[in-house]
Amino acid sequence: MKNKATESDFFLRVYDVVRQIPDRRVCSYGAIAAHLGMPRSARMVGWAMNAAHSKPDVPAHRVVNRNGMLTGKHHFGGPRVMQQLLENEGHQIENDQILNFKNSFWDPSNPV
DNA sequence: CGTGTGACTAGGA
DNA sequence: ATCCTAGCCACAC
Repeated sequence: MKNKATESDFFLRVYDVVRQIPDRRVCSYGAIAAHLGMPRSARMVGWAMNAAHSKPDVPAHRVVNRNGMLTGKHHFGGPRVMQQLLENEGHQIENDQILNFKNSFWDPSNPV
């Protein structure tokens, strides 16, 4: 019998990875995509995040582009929500960009 | 079933 | 250093 997944497995995997992001840490789309075996499908990660919008367990606000810029802040129901959430976790943001992003970056394939 | 688009990334000028 | 182009996969129409 075939189970009809309400959502693609790819999306579910993305959610799973994002949920593994520890507190006070952030991740990039490319890192997640690479962890899923699709380093070139970073776009799809963002697209999955769009669906993750419905998943309170998925801290999409911890996922930013490789520049540490809050590219998807506009999709949180408010351009201020994402920044607010990140600052609430101890991140410093300026000009829509995470300060010391490199230091707060967390690699799913290399969770030191 | 074909086309278009997207919360990206890497490489070239 | 900045700016532009191409590639990529999945989903919606």
